[in-house]
Amino acid sequence: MSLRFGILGLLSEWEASGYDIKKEFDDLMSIFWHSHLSQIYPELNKLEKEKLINSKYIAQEGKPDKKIYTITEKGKEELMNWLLAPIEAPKLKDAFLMETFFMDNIPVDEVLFKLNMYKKERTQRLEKMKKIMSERLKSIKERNVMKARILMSSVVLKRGYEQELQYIKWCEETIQLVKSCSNLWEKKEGRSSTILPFTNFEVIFMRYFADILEE
Amino acid sequence: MSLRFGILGLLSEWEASGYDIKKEFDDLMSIFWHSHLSQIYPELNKLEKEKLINSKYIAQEGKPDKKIYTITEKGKEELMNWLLAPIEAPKLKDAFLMETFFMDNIPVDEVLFKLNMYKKERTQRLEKMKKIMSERLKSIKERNVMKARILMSSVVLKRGYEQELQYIKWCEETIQLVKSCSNLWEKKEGRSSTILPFTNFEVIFMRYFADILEE
DNA sequence: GAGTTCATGTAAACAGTTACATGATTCC
DNA sequence: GGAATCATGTAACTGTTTACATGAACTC
Repeated sequence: MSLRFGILGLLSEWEASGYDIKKEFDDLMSIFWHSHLSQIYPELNKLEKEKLINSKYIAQEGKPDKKIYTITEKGKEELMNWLLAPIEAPKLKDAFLMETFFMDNIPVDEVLFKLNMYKKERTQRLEKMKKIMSERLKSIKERNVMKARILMSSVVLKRGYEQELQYIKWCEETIQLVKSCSNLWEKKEGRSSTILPFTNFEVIFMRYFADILEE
Repeated sequence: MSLRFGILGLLSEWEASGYDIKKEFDDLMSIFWHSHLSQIYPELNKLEKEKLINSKYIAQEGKPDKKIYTITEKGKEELMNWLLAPIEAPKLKDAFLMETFFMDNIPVDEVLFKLNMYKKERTQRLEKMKKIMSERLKSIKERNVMKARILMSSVVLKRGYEQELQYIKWCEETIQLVKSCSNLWEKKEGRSSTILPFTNFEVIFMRYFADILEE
């Protein structure tokens, strides 16, 4: 149900076309959501039928016509009700963590390769966010204004930034741990996995989990 | 597509019923995935039709019969191919961050209330993970064994733990920032939001973003 | 007697992705 | 000439959630 509120939220600040909305989703909002044009356009039509938004056609030079949407009072109410409703339990989905969970099934070299690739992927996301953040800060300073909307979008950006930074750090630490435990992947005839006394790993393992264990 | 691999991954280690699988999803795997029984049962039937898993009925005393599934060689191959395939771009969805992004639309008291509620929610998740982690560590020590599977599930658990910890810290820091900027929510007749010179916020804002800005 | 756990499912609705369709303009 | 950007959509498929259905046993 969040897509409709993502659209209503955007239109509560600016008027925009479906194409503009998609760009916002791909840019700043990519920290917490993503969507396809083929989902956005039907949703906009649905919202208009429900009288939560209005549309008008704008002719452009050298570009196709645009269908610009604006939020209605009913739409603003709908958005407010959503924002004032009790919080929902977070529903996490992270396909890479699921993969990682089962990586005892592939050779340790492949595990290390995958962790490295994922670290790169997350580093790219971090770089993108750095760029967005510095651009925004520059614009805030230049225009010398502060609004609640700017504040809230900035705190979300910070959360996204932190998340990438910490995921990268986790990749690095996990790569080190897997490297130092790589003999667990050795296959001895018939046995699908090596079982070794824990004592061999105690120091390394306990160091990796030090922050969880202290208390 | 990840549900099928979550199931295959679990069955690569133990045999289990749909009900058992659901419990695993709600327990350790809740860090990265969640699913309903009404999705798991049809998926199991699909996997059996594709000969990736086999089933047998087990009679139990005082409890209903169980349909126990085991993975086939073809199933193991399918799992391996997934694990060896190139990584996919992470597709993040975080409804709470989306809400936060648009919270300039509700009174600042409500913003603080929501951030506090969410902090509580995440704290509960953290406590649950602490419990799981300490139980697992106890069991590892007692049985005195280490396997690649135990290692990989532990690193995923650590990631989940870190994520909760950092989300809670973000909630706390954001609550403080919003409190010190609460006058941005003041409504003056007609105006939907207050616009103030940035200079008033420079110190607070820059302190909050210090870690991003240093470089 | 009511609620929870165990156990397996179906049906309908909703959400999300991929493929297809069209067509102009701008950039290399 | 080909690729990318601008612009709006439909159709088919896949994935996910909610509601419905059944029934035994155990706990408070």
